[in-house]
Amino acid sequence: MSSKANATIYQQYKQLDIPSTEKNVLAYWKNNHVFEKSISNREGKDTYVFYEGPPSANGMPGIHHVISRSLKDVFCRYKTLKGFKVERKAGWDTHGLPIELQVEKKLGITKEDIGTKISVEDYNAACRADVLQFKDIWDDLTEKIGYWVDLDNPYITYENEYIESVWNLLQRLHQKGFLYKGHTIQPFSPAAGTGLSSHELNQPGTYKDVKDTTVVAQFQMSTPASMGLDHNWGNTFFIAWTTTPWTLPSNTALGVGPKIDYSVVKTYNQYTFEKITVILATKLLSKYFSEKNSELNLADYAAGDKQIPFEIVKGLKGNDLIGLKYKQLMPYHQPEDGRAFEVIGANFVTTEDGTGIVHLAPSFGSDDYIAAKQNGIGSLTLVDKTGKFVAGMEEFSGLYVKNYKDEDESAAGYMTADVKIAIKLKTDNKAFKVEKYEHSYPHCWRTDKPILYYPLESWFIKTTAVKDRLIELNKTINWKPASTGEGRFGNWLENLVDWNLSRSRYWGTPLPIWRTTDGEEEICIGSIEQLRTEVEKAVTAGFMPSNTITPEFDLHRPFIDDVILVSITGKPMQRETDLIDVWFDSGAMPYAQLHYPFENKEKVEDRTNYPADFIAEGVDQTRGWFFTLHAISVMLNDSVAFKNVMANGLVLDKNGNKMSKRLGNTVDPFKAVENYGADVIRWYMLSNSAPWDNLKFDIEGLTETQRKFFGTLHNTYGFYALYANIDGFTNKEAEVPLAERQELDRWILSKLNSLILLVSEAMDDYEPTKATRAIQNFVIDDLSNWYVRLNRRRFWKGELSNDKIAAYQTLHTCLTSIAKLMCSFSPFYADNMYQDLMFTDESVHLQDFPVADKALINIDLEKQIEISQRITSLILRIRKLEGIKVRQPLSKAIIPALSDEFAENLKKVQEVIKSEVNIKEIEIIDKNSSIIKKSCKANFKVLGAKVGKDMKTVADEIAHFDNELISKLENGSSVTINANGQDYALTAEDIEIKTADIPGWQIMSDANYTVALDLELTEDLKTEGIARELVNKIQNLRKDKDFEVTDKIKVNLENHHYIQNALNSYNEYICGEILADDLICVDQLTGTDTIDIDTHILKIQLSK
RNA sequence: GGGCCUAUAGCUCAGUUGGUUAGAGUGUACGCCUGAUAAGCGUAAAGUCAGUAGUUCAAGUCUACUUAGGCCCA
Repeated sequence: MSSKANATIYQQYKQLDIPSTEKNVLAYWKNNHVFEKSISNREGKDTYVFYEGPPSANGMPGIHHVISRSLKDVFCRYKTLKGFKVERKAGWDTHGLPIELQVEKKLGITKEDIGTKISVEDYNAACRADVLQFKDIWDDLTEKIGYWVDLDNPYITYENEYIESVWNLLQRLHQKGFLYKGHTIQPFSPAAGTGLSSHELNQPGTYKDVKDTTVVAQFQMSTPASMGLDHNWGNTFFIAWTTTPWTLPSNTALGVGPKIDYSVVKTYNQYTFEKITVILATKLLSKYFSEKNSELNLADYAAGDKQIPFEIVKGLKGNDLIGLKYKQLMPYHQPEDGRAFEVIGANFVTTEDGTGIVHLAPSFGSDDYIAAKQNGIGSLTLVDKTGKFVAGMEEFSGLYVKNYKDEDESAAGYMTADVKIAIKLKTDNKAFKVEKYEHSYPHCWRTDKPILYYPLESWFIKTTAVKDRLIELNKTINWKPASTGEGRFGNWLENLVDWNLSRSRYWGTPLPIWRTTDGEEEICIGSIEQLRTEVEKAVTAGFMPSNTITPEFDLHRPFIDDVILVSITGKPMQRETDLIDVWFDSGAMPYAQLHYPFENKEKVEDRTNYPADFIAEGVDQTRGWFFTLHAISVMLNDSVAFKNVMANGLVLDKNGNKMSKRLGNTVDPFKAVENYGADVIRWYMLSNSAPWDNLKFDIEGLTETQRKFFGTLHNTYGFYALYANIDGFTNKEAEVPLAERQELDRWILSKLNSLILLVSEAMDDYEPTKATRAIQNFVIDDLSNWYVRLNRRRFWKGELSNDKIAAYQTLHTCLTSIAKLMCSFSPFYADNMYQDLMFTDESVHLQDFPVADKALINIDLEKQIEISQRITSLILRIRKLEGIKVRQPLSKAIIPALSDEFAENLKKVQEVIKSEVNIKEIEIIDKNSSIIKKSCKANFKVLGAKVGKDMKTVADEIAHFDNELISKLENGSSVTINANGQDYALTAEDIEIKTADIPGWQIMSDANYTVALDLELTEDLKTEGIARELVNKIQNLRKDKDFEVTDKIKVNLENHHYIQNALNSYNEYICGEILADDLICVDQLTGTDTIDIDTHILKIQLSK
């Protein structure tokens, strides 16, 4: 971008080329360090704290990154203009499973191979090398889309300093007692003796269809009488279905759906023939009791009958069952970690299959475990890690729950554990139904044996300890949209479980906990210095040969695993081998990006860089980054981590489908920027739909934005530049006082200031879409299509008069203000236009946001202009209907004024209307004139409260009111009407006057206004029309001949009777318009040019 | 299975505390304008407000259920 500081004329552009403008502006920003200045020039001002959610640079950025990054940028720029100091540090998320998987794929290895085919050291080195491979491409895109963020000093989660801060946080959590080792239910392969990740579980072929023995078991209610459920028909049982009968001895609770309907049924057990009363979901009755048996009499049943009678005796809600106790089904062991044998409410219970009552074995099901935890229910783990029942279970002890020992299943007498349990339950009158059932069940991908869900050791953060505080503080966060905070996030907090921190992986932040083998002693390390000191002790104790902890020591595995520490009692301590959840890495960024507390202590503790004022990420981060930020902050500082958060939606293709490489419907962000420009993309994305709604990305939409918004703006600027240059106007003149400016000047300035208010409010409310749409409407409708269009003449007619200066100044003010208003959204074009307009090299991004001058806002004036626009539109409609072109003057329009206020307003804008639609006179008819025939309708809003039910009758009546009645109301009297025997006294406020007909005239009406047009064409009018036609055609000819706008011309015209009168009467007017010195009529003309005046062909000659 | 979001013209979207002709832009058709001109303006046609039921004098708007799409969680 060449220097504009010394320009004396406005830069004029041949055409709009946003991509090349952007390249220039980008270079200008770089060379002049504009981003850095935008921060340094706010030194000492209040900070507006922004956090960058770290993306992972192990893949290419997509178009969806453009929207999320633009969104962040918009608010940071806006707040900068508003006077805040806004620092933005880039960040990179570098740990985690996706990176490991990518590396494994690249190296052609699996997790199995780590430690054998490839060392942990080499493996991690490969991860480190891979994880930032696309960083340069990301940086490039970030710059090209105008996202201002400090890319030179990013925080990177794998760096030692970052990890050290993370460790410090963990240590503080540990000190507060929030870190503990517990269990979580995970897929486990007894055959392989190892846990499986969900990724391993998703390998093809792991799920197989198997036929298992399933049992509907009977759990005997302890005290049916207490609930009035004692029906004197055997014992009362809850019945629950399971596809894993081997978990039944470990049952500790039953789950019901609180809202589900249940029935109590008297019947007989089909195996023991005993009387029983059972409870199950009403919806599933038909599954167990056939319709035809409902005819049978309970008393007629004989032991062994195939058809079993039943009788429904009662219905109740799941809620009524919650809290009831039952007798343990298979009482071998007792749980010690909570209550047991109780009915609890569980939202995962359905009536799709089973009985609507779910058997819960917390050790063998994740749902079960969580539900049990939330309800204080204990657990039984009666299967060991090799897959067999534990001791103390009578005949079942030592039995493998699945065939893990390759026993011959076809051998005589072979029975699975499930079958043996089913038989036992049948015998004991505890099985309601036993059957084979085919279902899909996961198997270990290595051993092909069924997996079990099993409690495995894991480190947890006790988030539930601060659950209430998390919920409370969440309510102080401004969520956009609010529903994400209340609904998605709020519900998640309501159902909070402890945060499982452990990951059994290689590439990630190691858990800094060392333990003695017996688990009696442990230490959580919180800094590299502390680690060094502890290692020193270990060296002394003889557990470590030397102190390896130097500043260069890599804190990752495998090196950290080699570190052995010494306990207080002198025992060796090994590191817990787990890594931590990568979400902890990113949730730690408010502190770790500053290397807190080792550096920048004050930034966090003085709250100058914490908590964030604003963060924004995809809605998929709700339970990810948004949660981890919130949780860590609340647990350690009892504070929110962010005050405002925007959860943006997805970018879909134009048909609303998800973008994916597979479907080939992705949009290349680089190509889009190259072809359309980041400004256009940013504007399109933000103005098209609210950020939290999904965006249907359509290239057509970019074209539209480019043409409509930027094209119009560019044209408006071009118009200004063209005439300002001709007149030598450079905005140095003294400002023309408002009072001396024309009505339209004051109007557009009023609109502009209203716009400034609106944009500020919308942005302060985090509503960028409202802001962009308002700016767009102003530029297109108000500024270009009304102000400039109606004022064109002022710019090109005559010398640089005071009025002309006023017009230039007004337009200049509008354009520079627009540059400031829009520069947060489309930073390139706005900056370029601003500098062009101001003859400056100082960026618009270093300016202050415009402050609305409320004194300039004139609502009455805005209303008046709106009237003129509406009336103009009506008159154009009549012209169109009657086929009279606008160039043909007409004598008169008649406009009834139904109120004095309207008459006043109309008078003020009649000149505008007259020139716009080419009529000579506007006649305003007073509301009391007898010429007008009025009609009215009910004012429903007002009448609703008054007449209620009789609205219909009253409204009909009002619709038939005549002039007399309406006038009566208008003059303050009341009119009484009767509806359905009820009298109502109506006043003026109860009706709305709808139309005003003028009998005998051609009229046109919209909702509020009526216009009649005098269509009579007098000779004078016709002549003037011809004169204007001549002007128009000659002007076109000038253009065709490429004459300059300022060229004076000579005109020779062949005599023609059709134009004779016009030439005589309007010679001066015509010459003035076409800048002709002479207009000479001759009898014969040999020239070649002709013009067509109302189908009359005339020969004409033009020369300079 | 649960939570949340979305559904209004061919397309992209507005639509206030419920109030009576449901609006813009775009596209289409027709026309106008012409010293902003590879622009600009106007008019018209185009709607089962996803569906069903309910509340109400009155529902695009409130309630319930359903359908479709999406996100997160299981």
